[in-house]
Amino acid sequence: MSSFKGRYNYSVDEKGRIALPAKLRKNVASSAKGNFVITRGFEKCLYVYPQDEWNTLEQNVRNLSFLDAKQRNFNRTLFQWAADSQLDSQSRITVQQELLDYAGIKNEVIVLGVLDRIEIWSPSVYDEFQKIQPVTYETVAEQVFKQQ
Amino acid sequence: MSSFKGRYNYSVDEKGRIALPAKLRKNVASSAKGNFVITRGFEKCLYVYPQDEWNTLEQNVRNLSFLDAKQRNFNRTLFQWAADSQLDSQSRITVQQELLDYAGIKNEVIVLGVLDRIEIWSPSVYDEFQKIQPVTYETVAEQVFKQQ
DNA sequence: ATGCCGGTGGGGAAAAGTGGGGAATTAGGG
DNA sequence: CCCTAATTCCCCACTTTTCCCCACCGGCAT
Repeated sequence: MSSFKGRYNYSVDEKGRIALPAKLRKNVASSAKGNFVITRGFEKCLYVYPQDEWNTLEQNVRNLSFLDAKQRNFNRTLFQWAADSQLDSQSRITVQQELLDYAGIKNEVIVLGVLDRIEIWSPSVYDEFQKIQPVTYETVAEQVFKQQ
Repeated sequence: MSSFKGRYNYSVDEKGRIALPAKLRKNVASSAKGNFVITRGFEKCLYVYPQDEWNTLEQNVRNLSFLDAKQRNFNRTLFQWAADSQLDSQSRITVQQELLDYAGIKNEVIVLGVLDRIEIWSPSVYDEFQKIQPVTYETVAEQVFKQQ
């Protein structure tokens, strides 16, 4: 199981390529072999999952009933934004324009390691997002560190 | 086992041919080798299955209860309109006019990868369909990406 | 200083997507 | 039964996109 952490500033070139930080790459399971799945995040950002982590998520929806219209659309909605991606020889992923637009990404990004996934943010979008967060780090930290 | 994903805009030529996106083709089991089954979807769209996934589906259907009216109707829709289809040398499938009409398809289509099947939609029909769907990406993401 | 690693940029070959001509096959009518 | 019309399918051609590979730059460690 992956354990990504850290915050990194990276650039996006004209071909939509973004390098994955070396420190994050070292935490990718060898079984993933440079294969990632990139998709829309819950927030206005992108999620990048190593193949093995994505498979775990996928397993949870494989058994949804094909007979139920709502569940069919659940899968449709989930998978339409996801894209397979392979690292090139320079350890970059290519992100299609559609996804970049969704996250409001232009030339620069913030790359975050968040446990089992990697998040990619537009710097300005990320700043805005942090400002309007009702839950501050303090309140979360309170909860996490209280329990022992 | 297939894991189709992504959303693609493609064109339909005058002969009713639609190319299968390369990224989807890469997920087709080699055992299917260009053999597909295309049929009416339960929504106003078309379902395309690689041969191996279709076989799995048939197997599952055999085990469904005959007593359930919903399932009997399910079988009817799925099987009476199903047609075998092979990719041509340019990786296209030819779709008969009857099926194109059913889905309201003219010159352009949206191709969706949905785990074990591929869906083909008329762009305008798909827009309309999504407008009235209660399932948004947020609700889906909430369920799938929450950490346990 | 120098070699290596990590990040950035770009040119060119290969693949993918699109369109259409024409042969082969099938169907129908005389 | 044959001829013709329509449809299918095989192949060729053109354009766009992708991706593979090479090159450079800067910092860190040897």
